[in-house]
Amino acid sequence: MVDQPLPMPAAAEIRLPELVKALADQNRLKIVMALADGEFHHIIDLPDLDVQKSTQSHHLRTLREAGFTETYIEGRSCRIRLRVDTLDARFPGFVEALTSPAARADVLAPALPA
Amino acid sequence: MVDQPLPMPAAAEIRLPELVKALADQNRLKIVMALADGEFHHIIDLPDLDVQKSTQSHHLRTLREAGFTETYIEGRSCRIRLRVDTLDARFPGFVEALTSPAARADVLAPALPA
DNA sequence: CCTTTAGTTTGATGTTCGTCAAACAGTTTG
DNA sequence: CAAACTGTTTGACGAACATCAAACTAAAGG
Repeated sequence: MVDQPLPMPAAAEIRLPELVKALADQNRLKIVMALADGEFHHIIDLPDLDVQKSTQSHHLRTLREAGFTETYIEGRSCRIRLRVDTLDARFPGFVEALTSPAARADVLAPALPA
Repeated sequence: MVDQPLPMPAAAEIRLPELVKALADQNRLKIVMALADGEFHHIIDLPDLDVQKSTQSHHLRTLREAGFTETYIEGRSCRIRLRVDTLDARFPGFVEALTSPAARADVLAPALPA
């Protein structure tokens, strides 16, 4: 049987102030970029944030409660994805702009250079 | 003679993390919505934020230093506008999505209802 | 069972940040 | 010059928040 998603706001309950507050952290911004493709990801595969797992858990909860992500428990692991369609319907163009090449490059840039 | 703009980052120096951090405040989000048309506004005409003038000055500085706004001193007043073209060139679609009708409605909504 | 594994929750800590009040700076007007 | 006006800066305070460590929950494996 398929699991229930963890608690998250319905489409109509998603608020822009909460979304931008959730983005106001480098690590959460990196997570969003990593989820930009809209596909499910195992959280173990997310980029290394160099924080304790309790902190990462906190960030993932913040993103979920803001409405960015959808999380399913699968055994003792999790699947997570960006709610691309929901977010685009609620705030057209927002996620697209946020995960555009220019945006991704800017957020991930400091980590890449040699 | 025309005044110099107050210090602000050049287009290439504008960073997405700084932009979203600047948005992570209800009052600054309201200011951005009020400037959505891209035209110059006198700061005296901005929506009432119910904060002291020193606080408003702080918010305007935060927006300017993040790269959102351009400010010119004019006598003992100021003209300010969103750097729409610069921002759109740097992060295509971001400002448009941020100031879309859905976004404006969501940010301004709690203030409007009877 | 016991252990390991994956993630969450709780409590504590230090920092960031929004806010105000007061002092300050520059402009306009009397 | 003096007074009024518009906005900035500084310093202090409290709330919000990112972080960690430790305890906890639940699922797999031996």
